[in-house]
Amino acid sequence: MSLSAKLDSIDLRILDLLQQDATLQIADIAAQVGLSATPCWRRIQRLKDAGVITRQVALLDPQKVNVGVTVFVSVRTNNHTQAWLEEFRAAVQAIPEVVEFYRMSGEVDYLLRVVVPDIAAYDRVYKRLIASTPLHDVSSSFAMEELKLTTALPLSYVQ
Amino acid sequence: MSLSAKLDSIDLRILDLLQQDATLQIADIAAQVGLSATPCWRRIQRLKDAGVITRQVALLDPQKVNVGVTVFVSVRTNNHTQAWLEEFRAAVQAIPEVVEFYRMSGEVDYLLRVVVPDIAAYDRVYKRLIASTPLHDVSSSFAMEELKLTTALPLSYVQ
DNA sequence: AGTGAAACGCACACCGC
DNA sequence: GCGGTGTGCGTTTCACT
Repeated sequence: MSLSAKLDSIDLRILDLLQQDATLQIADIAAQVGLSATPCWRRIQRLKDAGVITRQVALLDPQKVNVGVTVFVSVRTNNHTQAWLEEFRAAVQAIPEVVEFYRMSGEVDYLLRVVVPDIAAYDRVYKRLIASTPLHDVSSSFAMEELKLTTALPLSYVQ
Repeated sequence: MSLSAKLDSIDLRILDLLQQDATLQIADIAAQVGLSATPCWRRIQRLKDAGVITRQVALLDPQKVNVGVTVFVSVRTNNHTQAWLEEFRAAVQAIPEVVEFYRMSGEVDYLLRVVVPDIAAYDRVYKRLIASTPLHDVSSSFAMEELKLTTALPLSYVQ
């Protein structure tokens, strides 16, 4: 967890590969970036220790686990107190159907991405939401089609 | 890639673990779900073959790769033709800063999540967006705080 | 910082239940 | 279907450049 050292272009290529597929063998990665296994392994360790690579996870097919419907929920409040936020935050974070949750600038105060099997299930999440804390306005938009969804961050801005 | 067989509660516990940490050793997972290594390994293989587990990726710290700013972009079009959609889709999918991209119901036609280092960088993405295809209306909302962001899907709806 | 080889440990196959 | 034992292979270490 040392302070982030600078990343060179080989580090970026390694990160790019691991963002796409973390099951790649070190020897394969090494070959693709023009290194042998040992220095490649050391670089990956360094990236983990520095906290650049935070975790390694399995991604599931939403359809196969029956959460093929994505809903974006815009929330406005008229209670802008610390206590209210803490209560709302805790309640929302505990809802597993909420996979993203942001405090926003502008018109909307909070934006949530919720995944559910169908509209009926969304309605139950909605009721759980409005039961948690007093909300001034809640507006739901359904995603009709998922055109892009990636965990890979762009690497062009790395210092 | 066989047709998805039913998943029992042990499969769900395995998926739950792998969604959190795909570096877990099979022996550890097996112990946690009350199995020995071999049947646990076979279940994981089955889940991969069935397409329930789609991939295994490394997640990076957005701050560490200098994309700490998240922007949601709402797009409206007045050109609802197939040709326009194809052009827009291809243009947006090619922008690496766009990490999510949905066609929506309701007021907004498309919703994008964009990650960038700062507002100036967002402006360049914005200009690239409006240069790609004619858009009727584009509205940007900045995330002030990321309260929850997970790749782990809820497993309570699995048939 | 990189290379090559050696040692270790785990994923994976085979077999029996 | 589950469990145990083994073996090959990939990861990780070490000695050296």
